[in-house]
Amino acid sequence: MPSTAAFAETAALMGDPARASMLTALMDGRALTAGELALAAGITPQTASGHLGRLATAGLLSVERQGRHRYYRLASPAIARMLEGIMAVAAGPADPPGPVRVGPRDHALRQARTCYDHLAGRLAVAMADRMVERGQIELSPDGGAVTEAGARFLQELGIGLEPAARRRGRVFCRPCLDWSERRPHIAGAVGAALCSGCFARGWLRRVEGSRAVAITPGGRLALERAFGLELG
Amino acid sequence: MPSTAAFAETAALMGDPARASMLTALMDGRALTAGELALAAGITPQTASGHLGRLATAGLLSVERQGRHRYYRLASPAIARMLEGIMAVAAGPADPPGPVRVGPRDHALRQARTCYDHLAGRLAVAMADRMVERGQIELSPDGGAVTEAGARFLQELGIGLEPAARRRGRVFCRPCLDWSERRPHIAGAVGAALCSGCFARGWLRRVEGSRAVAITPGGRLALERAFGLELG
DNA sequence: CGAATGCTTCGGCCGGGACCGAAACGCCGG
DNA sequence: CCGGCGTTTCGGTCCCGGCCGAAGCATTCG
Repeated sequence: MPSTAAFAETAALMGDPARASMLTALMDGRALTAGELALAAGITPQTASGHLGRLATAGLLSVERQGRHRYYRLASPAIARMLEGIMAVAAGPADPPGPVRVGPRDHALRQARTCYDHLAGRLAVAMADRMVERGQIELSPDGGAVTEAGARFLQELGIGLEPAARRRGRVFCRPCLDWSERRPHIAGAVGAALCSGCFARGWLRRVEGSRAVAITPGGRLALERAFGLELG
Repeated sequence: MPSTAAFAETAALMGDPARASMLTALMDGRALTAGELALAAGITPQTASGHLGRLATAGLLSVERQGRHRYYRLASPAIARMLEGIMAVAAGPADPPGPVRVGPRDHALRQARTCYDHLAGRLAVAMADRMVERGQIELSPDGGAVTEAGARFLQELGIGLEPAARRRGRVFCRPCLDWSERRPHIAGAVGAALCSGCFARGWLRRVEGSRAVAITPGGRLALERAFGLELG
């Protein structure tokens, strides 16, 4: 067995509120400095340093020195998937017992954000829905795949899927449960390609100091046109 | 957000060694009594009772009273997927720094066992490999699916996939990283159907007091024939 | 009906670890 | 070369939570 000890150690590492805050703050896939993470967790820098050191030696985070800053990021997609899995459970099966109090910042987050290497929020769920409706992708709780029509669609958009994914058989994608919408959006290689494509075309840009992403004016037109959406 | 507090609480719940032992003991999908779980965790019944109560109220476990016993099981497939995710990380990317000491019991576990609702171990990985070779399923890190040939194969075996899975488009399956083989085996609805099918036909049976499953003499012949395996 | 079994509740002990203040270390700017 | 800033290390305090012994309920059996 992976010695239940290792399991417990990993889980305990995520079980501290301060460390949990840092990890979820990193779930958008960016690299943040130790100071930013301390702020996000609401603790002093020296305490944060200790936590970050432990997370890094455990292999959950990777460090990158740049000048006098130290940038931390999730060490691998496997880490992100693990965090996703916990969030799906922690959100609870019947979370919405009424419209939760949401501030304006929360509103932006629910509209569109990144989830490690792909998109999430209302926008991402709507994109997934439309692609399913149009027969461009198929989604099920167990997995999903791009259809021929979907492959053409992505090619027209200029969103290339790396040949490694296309080599053997069909291009699979992974459903990822959106915590704000409680419905699946597109993750995996396809989700990552869609996300980076939207940024590369200037359709989306990151909001300073937040995990949210904003839809640019041009991006709004392009997304509405490409995906047949009506973005409020 | 699912308030990082909920995230931390869930993770902390799994982060205690005793609770981690109980959860991994339940990963084979069976329901165990409080006493059995106490034994598995190496703690006294009264301590275990406290832990189990907390896990149940948190929604990770479900309880079922039966006479003077109390049977605990994982509350949902989502819980199992979450645990899988942590195990994949906790096992580490470079776990095999040499052939680990394995006892005879460990050997049986590595040969064949259940992983919540599907099969794992050398047997399950070999089955997945052969089905991929034969073009019966396609697998990638992001997902997988049953091909037409695979659907025929399963039908010939008499392993029916519930119509719900077949209704819309293709039947997807989910790859699950095997902790002993470090390679994927088949999970999801397809994996669950394969597993229950093997038990129903008497090809496999559970080993008393262990998560391992044994291949029956008849099952060995049937599996070798159906999947083209050579079971040592 | 009383004894044995499985499980839970209560009370008290004790250790691990999270936290911060103070101070040292590297890096950049003037 | 020296002062500011981001980060880490050290030391000490304090509290949360896991653990068990003893006792209390429920259920089954003799």
